Amino acid sequence: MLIDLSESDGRPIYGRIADRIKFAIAGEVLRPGELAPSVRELSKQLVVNPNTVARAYRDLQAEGLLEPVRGTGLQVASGATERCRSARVEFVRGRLRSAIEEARETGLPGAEIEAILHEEWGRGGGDRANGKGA
Amino acid sequence: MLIDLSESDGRPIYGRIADRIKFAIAGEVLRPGELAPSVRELSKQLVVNPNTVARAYRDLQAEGLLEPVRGTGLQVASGATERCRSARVEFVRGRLRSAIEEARETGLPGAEIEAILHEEWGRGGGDRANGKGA
Amino acid sequence: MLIDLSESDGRPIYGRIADRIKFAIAGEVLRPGELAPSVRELSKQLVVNPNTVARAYRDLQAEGLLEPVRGTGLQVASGATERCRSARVEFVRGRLRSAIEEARETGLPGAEIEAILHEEWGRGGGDRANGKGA
Amino acid sequence: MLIDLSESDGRPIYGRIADRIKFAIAGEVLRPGELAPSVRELSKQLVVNPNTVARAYRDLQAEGLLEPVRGTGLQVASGATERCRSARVEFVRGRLRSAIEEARETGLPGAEIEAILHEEWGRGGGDRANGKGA
DNA sequence: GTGGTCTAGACCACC
DNA sequence: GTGGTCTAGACCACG
Repeated sequence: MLIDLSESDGRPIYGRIADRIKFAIAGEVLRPGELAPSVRELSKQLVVNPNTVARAYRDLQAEGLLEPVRGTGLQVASGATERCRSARVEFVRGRLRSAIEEARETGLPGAEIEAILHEEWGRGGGDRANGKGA
Repeated sequence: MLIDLSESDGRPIYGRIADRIKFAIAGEVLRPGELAPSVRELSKQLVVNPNTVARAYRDLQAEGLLEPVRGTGLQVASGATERCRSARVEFVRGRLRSAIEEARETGLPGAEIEAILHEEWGRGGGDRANGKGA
Repeated sequence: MLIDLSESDGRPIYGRIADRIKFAIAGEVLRPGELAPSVRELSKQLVVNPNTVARAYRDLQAEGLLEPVRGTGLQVASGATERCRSARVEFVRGRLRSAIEEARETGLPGAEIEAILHEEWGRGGGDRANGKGA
Repeated sequence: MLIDLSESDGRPIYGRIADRIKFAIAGEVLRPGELAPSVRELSKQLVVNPNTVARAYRDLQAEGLLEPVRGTGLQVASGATERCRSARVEFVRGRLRSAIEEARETGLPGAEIEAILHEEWGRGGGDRANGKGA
């Protein structure tokens, strides 16, 4: 479970942590029944206050993706994999859609937007294999 | 000068207003020498606190895109058109880039991301003529 | 908006605060569109840390019962009244059901449980008018 | 001595185990002089950490309901039956009372609470004979 | 003025 | 060891 929190944009830290956990579940880095990294451990790894991690975990519990095992830790709920996968594509779709939408509201001609889109998608190798993730 | 502020995502209102003004300048809806809508008028139209509009205008002045005309209002500065145009493509590029970047960090396979990208670009007519805007 | 937090049983404070707000909405003490008491004000009234109130409010937002009005406060969402009312009867039903269930699992004869039930319901006037609440 | 720990609500496991033992004593499933199930056996049966059972037994000893017999196990103390019986009705009364109290604080009209009370008491046969238990 | 985020640290219950 | 609750206080963004 390696998590990198760089590329902060302004989203709260706890939200980004929660997202990372979701994506880890979607990618089966974390499987149902396994324990999520402990609050203390993860907070140390990320150099973040334990409360911040705890809040992320709390949100994940509220969504039913993690469930507490008393005195032991937080366990990935059964069925979480599928839910995280669909959440993941919705997340991606949402981001791309609103970016495109914003671009259009800008008034910039469609052809130019499309050109930028291709450039940016190309950056870093558009079709670089993204291993097994789904 | 019609502005629609819907689709709030969490960006501050004053920032979105400022953007709209910039895009209007880039699209020559507002030309150098013309007056920007008054704070009162715009705040009424947008159903927003006048302070909020004032702050947007303050930022635009700080960027040198609007300049005060004593006792009259704020006028679009000369040279604003070009600067807003380049700002516009940078804005668009930035949004698209970070959306794509985020999509990749998700772990979703590149092929799937690309598919979504095409779908979303297609929505609403990908190449719909975006009139004169550049 | 008077709230009394006495009768602590072990339930977390923030949860009890959230419940009180819900019941206030159910009883139309707080109506859709109105602002909930501010975090600072309520925390002062309850002699509780502001964060504790904030957490209660956060949970209520997650349930869609309160919604933020930027820079202004938290407003009761439309439709909250009905949702809180049904939540209220479910809350009451749940409590009573599990208390009864527990009583039975105790092995105590039904007749005795029923006797206690009558006694306890009678305490404080079983049918005391509970004003308008529904 | 069959114990079912389902219906966890948040009460600690060790507490629920202790309660079950008490009720078994009250119902004379376990009589003074008899041995309580061994920690190992019970922990295996309940799929619970042995420490958890041990703690329940520790509490029961502290209350004088179980007493150690060297090299043999824990036996039900004399006089435990009566004490468990009164503890049982107090337990039941306490639960019902606080559930009713909470229901009232909800603001739900008394008539509605009473209706729910009758429904829930009816569920499963309000007066089903609860065999010998008292 | 409003809420939101984050930090720091104490204390508790549970296993 | 685990998570959960609560406190205290700083700082920020928004209107």
